[in-house]
Formats: sequence, structure tokens, C-alpha cells
Amino acid sequence: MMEQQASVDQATHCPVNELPIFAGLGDKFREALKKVESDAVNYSAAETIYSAGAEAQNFYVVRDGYVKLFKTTLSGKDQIIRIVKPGELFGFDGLVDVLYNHSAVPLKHATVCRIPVERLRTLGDQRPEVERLIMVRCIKELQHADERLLELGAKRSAERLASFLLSWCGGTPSGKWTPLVLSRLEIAQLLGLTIETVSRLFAQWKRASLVEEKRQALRILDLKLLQQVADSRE
Amino acid sequence: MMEQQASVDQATHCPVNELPIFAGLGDKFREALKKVESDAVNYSAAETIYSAGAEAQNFYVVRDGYVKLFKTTLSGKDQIIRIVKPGELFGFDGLVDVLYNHSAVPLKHATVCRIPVERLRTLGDQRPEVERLIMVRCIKELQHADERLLELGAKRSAERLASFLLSWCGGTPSGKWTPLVLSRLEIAQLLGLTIETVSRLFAQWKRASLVEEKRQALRILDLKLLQQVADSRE
DNA sequence: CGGCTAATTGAGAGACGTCAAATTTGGTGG
DNA sequence: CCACCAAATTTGACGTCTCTCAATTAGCCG
Repeated sequence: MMEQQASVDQATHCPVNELPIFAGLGDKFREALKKVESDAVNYSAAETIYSAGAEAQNFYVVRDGYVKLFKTTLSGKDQIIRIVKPGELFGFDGLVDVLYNHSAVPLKHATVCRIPVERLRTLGDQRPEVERLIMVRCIKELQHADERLLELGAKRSAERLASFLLSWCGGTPSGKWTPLVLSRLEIAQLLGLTIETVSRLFAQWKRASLVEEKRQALRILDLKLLQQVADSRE
Repeated sequence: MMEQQASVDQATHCPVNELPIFAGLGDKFREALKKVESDAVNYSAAETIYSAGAEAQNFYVVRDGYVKLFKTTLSGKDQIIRIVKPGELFGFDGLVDVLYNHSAVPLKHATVCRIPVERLRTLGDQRPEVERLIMVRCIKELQHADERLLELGAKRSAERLASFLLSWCGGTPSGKWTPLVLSRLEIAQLLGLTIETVSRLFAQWKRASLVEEKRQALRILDLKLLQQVADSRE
């Protein structure tokens, strides 16, 4: 919808071998990784990392911030496929296809490490461990997608939002504030709902002291109850 | 829901090297594959190949028939994640996790090739091509999942059913009969709808001569129009 | 020809979407 | 620091799509 090619801030070298994905792989291997040329690229909100249908030339690792992957219907509705978090990979398409099948845009801002696919492929030829690693990550993604299919296909609005909030705040210790980087629109596009429904659920839960919101941060007040909502009991 | 452990018909040796996935890999490699022990297993409808939460010991290739992968909500609703077709792989979980995260049951009946994951892992150590192949397949699955997320999250009932029918009959030449292996319930569980809505849409489209149904077979009469329905024009 | 399950159809309810207005928020410049 | 504007969010009223519940019909196997 929002078309705007990234005016990429800068492109400094990104030390691939230091990326957490490749941790625990042996020093000899890390040594080989140093040779892979890759750039650390900085994107601000509303800049496009890549668009669906574009040539899939790069593979990415998120270093900082969050990236949303989404697809758009012919009728113009966006569906967010996944929110990619720091340390996670995206842009698998290039390893298999010529074109990206979805678009990638940062939430707010993000720094990503950009690796040309042919370099990665070369590296994979020499170092099979790389492809094993990517395979493992990819299977994890698949499991995550399975879970989301269950959410979208078999759950109602309250359950979807509740389990999203739970997983979003999952890392944070109970009762602490978690920055909520997503707008209402983005939450709606992620959960297959409308802005209004999301807003109404929030309002309802705030009134019932289930959650609390301040600025762009969220705090879960009644974890137990929210979990019950997520599982459609209550 | 339907709990029933498979009383597997028989388990004859399955020549892995002859599987279409491994075609085009060079004879030397195919030679190595011969050593992999794997069984061809026959399942009839309602037999469970594996259940979510079970130990993920095997990796599978569909030889004949179709396999449905599904997850079940705590409240007991099933969502079909994917219909696995002949030549396709499933059971990736075992390569990464101890347990399966979804269940696998054949539609009607199916013969699958069952490969113990540790064998596959051993083979992968010697032959990196194997993991590359699995990686590629996995990425394809991910793209497919992306598309389904768009369907479930951003499309209404008619669009979902239309694009499902189109993709199901995709292989068949236009105007020909395609066996429809799924029950109304299974279509509903795949598309996140109810039996009734699916049935009503079928009825409507039959009346309008969009599609025709005979026994367990389906024929698309007005391809153009059905495509328009799938894209929510019309 | 029963008897069972799957599928269809109808009527009514409810969840969610749509449209529009009101309110809040965040950012900008004075 | 405050006034002001645009964008995001909230809230209300209303419409409709899809689900639910129930009854009927069709299909299939012994």
C-alpha cells in the first residue's frame, strides 16, 4: 500500500561471524564466515526493505528492531505474516526462488544484516553446516506458521489478541512493562481483525484491569485470566 | 479428537533412492541413499500416522494418497494446517524437536515412506545435499504457509473456498473432473469455516453453474468467474 | 429395504465489520 | 511551555457475514 523505496541510511560492513545464529559452530567455521561480505543496513519506519514480487537477491538477519513480513490481497488488504525479532532470519525466498513472495518493512526502525544469496550459497557449498542451520531455522518458522494458522482459522478475536499479547510479553517477567511496537492497525493486520475490534478489546480489558497501557508500553495485570481468555475458557 | 492408533497394515522396504524428491541428484548419491533403511507404510482413513505431542521419530514422504496435518485447540476445534500430496514431505519436526507439534492423518488412505530421523541425520552428515534438499522443500512449505495465512486472515468465506477449489483442481486440465478427497468437514477445517457455510457456497455455485459435483469428484465449469470470486471482485 | 452418516437447508443469534463522529496522542512551531 | 494540527485511537450505531441449532434430505453399506 505504502510505496516508498528505502533511502538506506548507510551500509557498513556487518561481521557475519559474530551473528548469534552462527554461535556455537566452532572457531574454524567462524573464521570462514569472516570472508562473507555483508552489510549492516539501517531502515527507518515506512522504508521498504523489499516488496513482494521484487528480485530476491538478499538474505537477512535482524540485528536490532523488528521487521514485519506481509502479503497484500488483490483487493488491497494487508496480512502480516510474521514479526521478525532480533537474531531471527528472513528473506528465505531467495534461496529457492527468483522473487520474494511477501514484503518486508520495519516496525518503527530496524538494523538488519544483508547477505547476498549467492554469497550464502557459495558458503553453503563449502560449509554444509550453514545450510543445516538455515534448515533448522526454517523448520522453526514452519512450526510458528502452523501455530498462527491455528489462531487465524480456529479462534475468535479475543482469543487471538490474548494469545498475541501473551506471546509478545512472553519474554518479559510478569507484571513488567513491555514496549508495544505495533500500532492498532498492525495488530489488526497480524490477527486478521479490524482496528476497531482490537481497540474495543483493549478498552474492555483495561476496564476489567486485565492489562494496562502507557504510551507505547503494555503491562499484563492478570496473567492467569488472560491465559484463560486465550484458550476460550471464560 | 478421533483417537486411534494406527494398526499399520504392513511395512515393506521403501527404496528411498527412487523417491522423486531425490531425483536429479547424481547416481553416486542415489547409490548412497540405497543404504538408508526406510519402510513403506500403508494407512487407511482414520488411522493416525502421528499425534501432536508424540515423539518425533520419523520423517515422511507421501508415496500415494493424501495426508492432512492438523492442530487442535484446547477447546477441541481442529484446524488443518496442510494437505500433503504425493511426492511431498512431512514430519520436519523431528529434525529439530523431540515432539511433533501437529498431528498427521491420511485423507481416506495413504502410503507413506517412513524414514527414521537419526538415519536421515546420519545421511545428512555424509551428504550435505540431503539437507539442502530438505531446506529447499521447507522454504517452499513456508511460502505455502504464508499464502494460507493471507487466506485465513484477509479473505472471506467465498474467496477462501474459491481459491481452494482452484488450487485443488489446479493440476487438472480445465473442464475435467477432479477427485475431491475431502469431506465438507475437512474443507471447513482447512478454511477456518463451518460445514454449513461450505455447503451453502457449494449449493449456490452449483445453482449458478460455476462448478459441478458428482460423487466425490468436482468439475469447474466457469473458471474465469471462479477466479474472480477468489479475488473478491464480483 | 432399513439404518447410519454425511450433507443440505432454514431460521435465528451473535460476532465482527463498516461507517461516522468524537477524542486522544504526538509532533511542530511560535 | 503552550497552542495547534494531523494522525491514531476510541466509541457508538448499525449492517451483515458467518456460526449455531435444528430439522430434513441424500448417499452408502450391509
